[in-house]
Amino acid sequence: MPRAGLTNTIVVEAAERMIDEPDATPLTLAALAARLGVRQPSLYKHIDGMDDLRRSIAVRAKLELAGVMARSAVGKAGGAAITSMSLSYRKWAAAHPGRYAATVRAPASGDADDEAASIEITKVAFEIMSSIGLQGDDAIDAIRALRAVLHGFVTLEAGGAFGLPADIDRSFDRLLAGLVVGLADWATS
Amino acid sequence: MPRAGLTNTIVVEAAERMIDEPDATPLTLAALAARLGVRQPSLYKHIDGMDDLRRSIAVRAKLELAGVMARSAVGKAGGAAITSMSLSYRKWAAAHPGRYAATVRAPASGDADDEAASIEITKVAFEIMSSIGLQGDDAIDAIRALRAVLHGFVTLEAGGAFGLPADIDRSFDRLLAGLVVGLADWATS
DNA sequence: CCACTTGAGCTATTGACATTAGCTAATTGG
DNA sequence: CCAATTAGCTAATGTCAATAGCTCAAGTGG
Repeated sequence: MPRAGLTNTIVVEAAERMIDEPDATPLTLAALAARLGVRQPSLYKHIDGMDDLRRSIAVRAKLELAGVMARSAVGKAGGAAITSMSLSYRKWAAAHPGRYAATVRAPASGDADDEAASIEITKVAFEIMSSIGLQGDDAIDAIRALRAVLHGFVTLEAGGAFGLPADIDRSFDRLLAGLVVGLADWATS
Repeated sequence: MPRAGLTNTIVVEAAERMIDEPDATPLTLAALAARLGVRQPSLYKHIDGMDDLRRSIAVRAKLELAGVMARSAVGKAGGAAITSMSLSYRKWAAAHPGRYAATVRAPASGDADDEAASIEITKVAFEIMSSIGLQGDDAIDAIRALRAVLHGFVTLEAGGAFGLPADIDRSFDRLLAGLVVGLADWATS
């Protein structure tokens, strides 16, 4: 029995790669084990079952998305920050469909790490909103609007719901432009 | 063996009720059969397996959502139509989470009924957009924007992603108001 | 360098679920 | 009232997650 040399990180990252593949089938431990050259029950030495695996993927994905958002807004403020962040958000989601879907999963109540990762995303959004002068409940409304727009667009795009023959990039750019104007307007009222 | 008297419609409707329950567990034929007082394999006399059941639910849900949207816009035009339709959309989605999720599933290519049901929703949206003077590619962009906003908001709300303590209704109303203004502005440029 | 401990990976098993095959009896139509 | 249909059944197969218990590979202390 030569050892495969797995670790928690190796297993989780392999799962991430699987769910991000273009024509990914639903994630199964059987398929994951096969890919790692190991029998299915052996995975339990490194993860605590399917739920734990999904949770790990979600926490990591949330932190990564928050990082992508934050980096895209470095040195920018106001509408430019929102635009740049939105473009990065959509790009990352398109490149990592499986992980993106995981970012939407609400944390189990009491799961501190998952909750912290979720808040990380909100924090980045808050900072961007404050750079256009929105605070308090106004900022919350704006963040919800921004998330709804981005999540909705990205999800529908990934699901193939935009069947009509028209340029999707253009639709996104126009939506984004409208959103930026709307939020800016919002800040001055 | 007294007969249970099932039909395709009875089975599908029971499944719809199950997935719309507040704390619905994932749909299984086992649970569905139990609820109908029948053994699991008996369901195959009325449906063609799990995929067929899901497809039926999706087609019916799309048609119902299209109807809800259309009825809410009767006798209205422009911003009022968009607002009314959006409120109904959100309300229906909240009341029927399982069916709503089914409306997003893209049709299998070549499935005429499912494709027709999907287009039904788009058609209603097109008519509303034309009532504010948007046509062609502009209308497509506007429809995508509207769907993204509504779908994103509704999905995040259902998923419990709006954890912050602020009134969700208010956030939706403001987002909607901004959207209406944005689209109207769009129509005149 | 060797005994010892640890634990990675294995086989075997159970239980949930979808699906298919084939039987039986309730229903229906002539 | 008989014959054809078919709703619902039991039995069996295959996939997958999960648990129990074994074994040997790999490090560690002496």
